[in-house]
Amino acid sequence: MALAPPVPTPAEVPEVGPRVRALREHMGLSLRGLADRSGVSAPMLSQVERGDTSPTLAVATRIAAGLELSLSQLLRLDEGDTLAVVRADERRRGGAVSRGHGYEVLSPPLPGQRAEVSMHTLAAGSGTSGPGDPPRHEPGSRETAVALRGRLRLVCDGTACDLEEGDAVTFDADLPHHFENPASEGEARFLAVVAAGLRRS
Amino acid sequence: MALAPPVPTPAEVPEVGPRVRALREHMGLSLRGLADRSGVSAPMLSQVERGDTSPTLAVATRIAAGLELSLSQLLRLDEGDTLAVVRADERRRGGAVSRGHGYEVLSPPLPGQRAEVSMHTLAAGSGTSGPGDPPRHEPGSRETAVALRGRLRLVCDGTACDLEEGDAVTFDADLPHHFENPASEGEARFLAVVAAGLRRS
DNA sequence: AACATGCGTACGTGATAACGTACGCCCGCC
DNA sequence: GGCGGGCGTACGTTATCACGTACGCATGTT
Repeated sequence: MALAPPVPTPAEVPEVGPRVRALREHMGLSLRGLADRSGVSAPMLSQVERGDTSPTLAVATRIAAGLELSLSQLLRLDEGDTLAVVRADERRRGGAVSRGHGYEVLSPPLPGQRAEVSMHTLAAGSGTSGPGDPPRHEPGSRETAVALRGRLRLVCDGTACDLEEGDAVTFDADLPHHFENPASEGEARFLAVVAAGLRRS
Repeated sequence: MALAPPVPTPAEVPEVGPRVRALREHMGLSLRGLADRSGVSAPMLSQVERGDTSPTLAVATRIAAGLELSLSQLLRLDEGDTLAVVRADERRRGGAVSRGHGYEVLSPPLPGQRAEVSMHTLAAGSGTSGPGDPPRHEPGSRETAVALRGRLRLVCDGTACDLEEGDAVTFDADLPHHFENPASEGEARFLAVVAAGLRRS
C-alpha cells in the first residue's frame, strides 16, 4: 500500500551520479582507473554515474575513497546560482550580541549557500559572547577564522588558543566557543568562515 | 596533482547502524514508527541498525528523511580533528601561477574540510592567471572573495565586476574566472573562500 | 590499411538488499 | 490467568545491486 507517510520528509534521493562523473573526470581518471582505486567495478561505476542504480553505502564509501573524499563530502549536494556582490556599505550588520562586538555578513543570503563569511570587530577586552550564551553553530559545521588586525584569543570547548595577526584557525563550530580580544587597548578584527552541511526545516 | 598510488585509500565503511538506532530512540520512535515515516520496512531498519546489511543510498536517504535529517547529516561521521591552527609563518605558500600573484592557504589540509580559505596578493596590473589557464574549481563549488586592500576586479564567465576595499562577492567557482588588480600602482589583497558542492551541469 | 590500445556501455550470473509475513517476548489490563 | 497490543527479530520471496566478460567505438601505432 503506497500510503502517504504520516509526518515524513519528502525523501529526495540524491543524484550523486553526475557528481561522481565530474569528480572522476576532474581527476583525469577513467572508469577502470577509478575502479582500480576504489575496488568498485567499472560497469558499476558507470551505472552509478548514470543513475541506473543506487549504490550501497559500502560501495558509495569505496567510490568516495577512490576519489579521495569522505562519503559525506561526496554526498554534499544542493543548488546555487550566479553571482552576488555585497557592497561594503550595504552589508547586513549583525545584531550587537555583546558589547564591544560588531560583525557584518559578507556572503549573500542566498539559498544553497554553503559557507557564511563574516567580518568581526572586537573592542579591547571584549568577546563575541558571554559564557551564558554559547553561539555554537549547526551540528557538523566547521569554522575558519583569520586574524586580520590585533591579537585574538579563541576559546573552543574550554581550551584557549591565541592568534597573532595573520594567523588562521579551523575548528568544529558545533562546539561551544567564543573569541576574545585580550589586549588592553586597540581593536581586533577577524574574518570568520562557517561552512555547514545541509539544513532541513 | 600527483596521482601516485593505485590503491590509495583503505575505504572504511561507516557504521551508521548505532547512529540510526540512537537517533530513532532519541525521537521516541519504534521501528514501525520510523518505518511509517521513512517508507522503509521495519525489518530493514532493524538490519541496518545492527549492521547486518549496508543500505542503498536511496534507502539511507529515506531513513535520514524519517529522522528529519539530510543524508549528509546522518552520515556525518567525520572523525573530529576539532581544531587546527595555521600560523602566519608556516603557511603553505601557493605556487606562483602567474607573475605578480601570490597566495597562501589558510585552512588546514585536513580531510573533511568543506571550505578552503586562502589569502591572495596581486601586484599592480597583474591577475590571478592568464586566460589560457582558467583556474576553475571543482564543479559545483562556490567562491566568496573579500577585498581587503586596494581595488580588485573579478572577471567571471566573461563579465567584469569591480570591487572596492571591503566589498565581497560570491559566485560559482566552476565557471572560468580570474581576479585582476586594475590599479597602476599599489598592491591588492583579498581573501578567497572556496566551498565545494554540487551543481547540475 | 590493419592492428593494437583504451574508452564507456550492454549482457548474463551470483550475491544480497528490501520487502511482507509471522514468531517469541514483555507489558498493561479487563 | 488469559488477552490484546506493542516491541524487536527470524523467515522466505522478490527485486536489484554488483561482478566478470564481451561488444562497439573512437584513438594512435608499424
